[in-house]
Amino acid sequence: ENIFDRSRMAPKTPIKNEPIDLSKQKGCTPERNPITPVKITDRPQPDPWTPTANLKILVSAASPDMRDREKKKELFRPIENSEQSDTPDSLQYDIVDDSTVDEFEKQRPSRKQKSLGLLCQKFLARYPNYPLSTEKTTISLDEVASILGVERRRIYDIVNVLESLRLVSRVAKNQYCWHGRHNLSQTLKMLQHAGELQYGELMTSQHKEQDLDYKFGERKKAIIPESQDRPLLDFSEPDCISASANSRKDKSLRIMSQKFVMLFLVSKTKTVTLDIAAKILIEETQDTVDHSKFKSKVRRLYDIANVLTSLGLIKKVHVTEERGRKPAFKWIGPVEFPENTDELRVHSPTSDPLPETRRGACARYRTSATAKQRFTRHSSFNSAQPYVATRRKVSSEPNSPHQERKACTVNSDENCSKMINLAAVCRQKIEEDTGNKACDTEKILTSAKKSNLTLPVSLLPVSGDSDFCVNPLPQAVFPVVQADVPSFSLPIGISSQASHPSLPAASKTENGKPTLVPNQPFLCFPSSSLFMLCGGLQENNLSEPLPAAGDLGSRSAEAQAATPPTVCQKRSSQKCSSPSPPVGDEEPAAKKQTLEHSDLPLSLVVPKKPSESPKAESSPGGGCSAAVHLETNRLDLASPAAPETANKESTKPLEQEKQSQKKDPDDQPPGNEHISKENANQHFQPQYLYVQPTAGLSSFNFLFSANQASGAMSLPANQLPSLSVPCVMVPSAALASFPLVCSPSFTSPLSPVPDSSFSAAVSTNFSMSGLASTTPVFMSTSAVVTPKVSPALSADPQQPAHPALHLSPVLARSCSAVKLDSPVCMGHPVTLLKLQQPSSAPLTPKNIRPAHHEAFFNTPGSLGDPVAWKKNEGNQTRNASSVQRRLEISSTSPD
DNA sequence: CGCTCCCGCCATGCC
DNA sequence: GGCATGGCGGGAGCG
Repeated sequence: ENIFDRSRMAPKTPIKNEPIDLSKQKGCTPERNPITPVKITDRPQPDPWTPTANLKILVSAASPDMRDREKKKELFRPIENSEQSDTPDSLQYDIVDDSTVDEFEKQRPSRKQKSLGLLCQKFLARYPNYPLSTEKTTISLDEVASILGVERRRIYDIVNVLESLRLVSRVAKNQYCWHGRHNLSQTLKMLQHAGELQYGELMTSQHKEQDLDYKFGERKKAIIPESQDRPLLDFSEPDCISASANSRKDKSLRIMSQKFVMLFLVSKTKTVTLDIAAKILIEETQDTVDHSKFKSKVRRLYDIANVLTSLGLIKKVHVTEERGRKPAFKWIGPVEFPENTDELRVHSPTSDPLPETRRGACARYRTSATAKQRFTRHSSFNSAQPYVATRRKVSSEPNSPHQERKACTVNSDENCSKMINLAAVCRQKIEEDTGNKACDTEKILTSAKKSNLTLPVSLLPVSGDSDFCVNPLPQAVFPVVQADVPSFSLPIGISSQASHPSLPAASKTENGKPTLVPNQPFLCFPSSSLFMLCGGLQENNLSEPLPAAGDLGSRSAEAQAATPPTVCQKRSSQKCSSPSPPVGDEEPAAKKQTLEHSDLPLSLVVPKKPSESPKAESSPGGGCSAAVHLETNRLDLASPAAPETANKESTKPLEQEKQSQKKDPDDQPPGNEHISKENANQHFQPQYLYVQPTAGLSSFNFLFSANQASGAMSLPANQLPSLSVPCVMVPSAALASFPLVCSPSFTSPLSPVPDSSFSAAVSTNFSMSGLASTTPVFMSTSAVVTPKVSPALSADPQQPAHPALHLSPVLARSCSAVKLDSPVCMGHPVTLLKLQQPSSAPLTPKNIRPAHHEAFFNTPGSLGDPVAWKKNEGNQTRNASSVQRRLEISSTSPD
């Protein structure tokens, strides 16, 4: 080629193309012959050249200066070349050149100098860590590659990793935008959450190190394979990038990078060995990890690790195990991420590097800001706090959010892990459901996304605050979430695979106003969506309580419909639905117990009956999931149109259905999740996600706030015990009149607690007084515990030994009452949550056993129309439509 | 000898 | 067909 070139070119002009050579030439001997050595560099030193040359070479090799020079040249060859090109200098190919070349080669040899890590450092050195927001630095791959003297391929390796952390984002072909580390903490936070969801269990469980391997291996099998690798977080070009970019198959390096980082963030020791990471990252057939695949993965991990090392996020270490010393990396980057960021972000969009303009992006996260918030929230959840909306503070809770959070982060491993587990479980359920059942949910979920849904859990932030989510996309809400989520969500089913997926989420949006309806026991808050965690009992929840209320509720809801959004959730929905029924509480409780005991699986939604479910519209097979029903119900409620039918049907005795469902539970449970539909969203602002507990798990149910986010929660089966659950939020106003809603945590004693028990179990500490004000109240319950749990509980920061939450007795009662029936009085949905705990380790499905569930809220008489409720309950008319919610919280603990 | 990981072939997907 | 990306694994450097 060279020759050819030469011929073309003026005979002695050096060729521009070959920078390297030229540079060398230049440096060394300016005047040599024109002949371009061109590839000399590459060539192995062909000839011995002259003795002199050799000498020179040796000398140069010996001399550091020379080397440096050479290096520099190498680095800047391109540039030089370009410059030189002009100069006709010459090529020298003389000995000298050659010699120089040789030198280079020799010196060069060091691979180290060419290492990706070093290259990355050079790359990073070119850009400020914290660029001014105003300045937009664009990176041209070609340019950088030439400047750094490497092939573009290498730049891709670096950029892909940086992109996974959002230090850069792709803007266009060959163009990347440098963001610096402004987003790093957020990204890490997100990854941490995601990691917790996905890997939390593993890590935590393993704490002890190597267990991972085992556990991991074990689990993996069980675990659902990760859903493909979608990027956990898809930061991909937010802006509009050509779809093409996205379309490409997922960039594994990017994904791997995120996962790898997640492992660190989730790991207690902050140290991850390569082999473990590789195993974990090998999704698919984990079992049969084939060696070659494993090796390949490790190679990739080295690439990533080199970049991360350059970023100062990790460092290489070695861990010694029985088997010997293993290479590992230790996280030396930030461990905690300030919340502020989120908020900041929220407010300042600009900061957000990745504005996701794209739909896709949007979907994924509503906005980064949102996401952030969500995360935050989640964290709070984890901590067991009520999800107090960050913004709204509810206050009174003993646990301040902050504290909680801290706890989460700090202590959190446990909590987080728990949460993670929950999430995982949920996810699994969902997936299962979706997969298996696909049905209802899908229907419900209009969006195609639903498929992805599974992951509701995913990071998505919940839009708790009305602010953010105020208007949830009607449809979008859920779907969106899902969409996003999916990505996140982890495939991993954590522990309990068996678990039932539960996740129904229904979200509705209300207008955001919290309306209180007169009687309602609970309110949904305003626009803001809430997340609720409920312990879903496997069985319980539904079972007892709520009977029919749903119908009523729904109806009422409808009636009210317009105004206040009413949301009811499934189980509770039943209750909820019947707003009026203040009464029944007691009975319900009893029922519950019975029911619970009965083993019913949790079905979230009652309504399943196929025939019955009117909702059918929305939900096809009633059977699918109760959750679905719920949603549907809601939807119905919410949406004027839909309506009632569903409700009515739903009304049917849920219990029975539930039971039936429950029985199946394991299987079906998963299906439960349902997402509220889009429709619902619109009208109903509030959206909730309800998650059914999986059987295996202690059952927890979650309600997520509607709009988008569904947080994902996972419970580790085993660990669950400690989780604390947030409770319901109530609008302040409502509260005033009401009794409160609380979610107490219960211990999950096996025996279900009747109301009384309930009270006993849970004492509510809330003082109502404060509530009166408009502000919404939050009650959180704390934990859920497995019976055994106690220790766990203790562990939890928030939860003290005692049952943490105590509501005033009165409240408690009310709660209990509510739970069953009361739900929504005014049409507002009420949510109840139950938490059950499985005593045993949740992980296994086995655990699923029907737990007891206890109490929840009964509606206090004070609540709305008790009567109605009772009736409903009594009738058992629960409508499917409304969602019933209960919270049962079992826990012993804490305050 | 085994850990690292550079290097670049080649597939993929868009234009 | 060309180009941008990036998966992938051979095999070499290094300790």
